[in-house]
Amino acid sequence: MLIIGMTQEQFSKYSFLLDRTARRVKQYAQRKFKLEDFDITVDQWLILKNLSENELMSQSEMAQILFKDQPTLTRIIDILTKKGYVERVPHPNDRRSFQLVLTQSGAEKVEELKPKVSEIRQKAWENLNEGDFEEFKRILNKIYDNLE
Amino acid sequence: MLIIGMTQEQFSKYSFLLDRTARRVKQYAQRKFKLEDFDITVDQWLILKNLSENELMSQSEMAQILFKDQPTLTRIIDILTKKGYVERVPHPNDRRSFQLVLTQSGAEKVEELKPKVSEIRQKAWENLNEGDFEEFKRILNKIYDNLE
DNA sequence: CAAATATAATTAGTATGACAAGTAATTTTT
DNA sequence: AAAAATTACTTGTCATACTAATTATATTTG
Repeated sequence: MLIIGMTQEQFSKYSFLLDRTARRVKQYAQRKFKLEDFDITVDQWLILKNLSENELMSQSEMAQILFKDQPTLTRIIDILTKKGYVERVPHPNDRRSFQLVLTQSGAEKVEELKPKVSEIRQKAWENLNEGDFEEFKRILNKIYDNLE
Repeated sequence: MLIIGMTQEQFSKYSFLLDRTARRVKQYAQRKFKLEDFDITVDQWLILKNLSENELMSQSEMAQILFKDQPTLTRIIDILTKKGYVERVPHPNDRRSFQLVLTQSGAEKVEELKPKVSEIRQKAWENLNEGDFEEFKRILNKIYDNLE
């Protein structure tokens, strides 16, 4: 479908801006994480937070929820396990699978970081309003759905 | 600044959607690149295209334009050099620096791929209009500027 | 001008992302 | 129930991102 009044050239820019902004958002948060000695990465945080809301998830369920692939999940879980925040518990009915649980230390980490992460995330939305947020979500989701 | 009527929790979702969409956009293009045997990655393409529009750029200039860091640039240029699409020419006045130029083969590659890439990029915008595009750019750029 | 500082590029290390292939276990098919 | 297909997870490889440190060269300062 051709978009009237817009050359393909201008049009291709969205991917550049999208990539650039996504990288900066992650980089900004990661620097804060480091500065405040959170001891985890942004992606590791996502997993911890999701686990705190929904324990006993398998790795593949977690991968689905986070839209990450399984090898990536495996490796992040490896790291979180080494750091002592997560444990792999054998699944009672399926010996291929693990259930992920937060350790005590992991649960404490989540409680400690939750408000701090929210605060970091908020910075991006200065001078933008709720309508912008809705528009942004709508367009992002539309793009996402358009690509398979 | 607090956004009225929106909990921090909902609000934090933007980073997730942004990351997810950016990854899918890149992945979608990369699969097409592979399927059609383009022989380069999406990021390598960005550099070739920019070089075709502006030769004799140094690596640090290219890094600035693409908002990538220097080590990343160095490595991508290494790969493009091995593939024979780009050459490092010593800078006439500054022996620390190189000027990047497209080889004949690189220039041909750009001409060959330019329309194909535009077509691939367009897919994301089905059922979205020019107004959406402007909104999207505005919000992305605002977020970008908000984070330093 | 010499010393201090800054810049361009590289190298090294770690994390993530994508893809392919492999293993073990489970489910489906016949 | 045995064979075939599927699923869960892992391993390996390559590319990119970010950080820190290094080297060589330029620029600035005292």
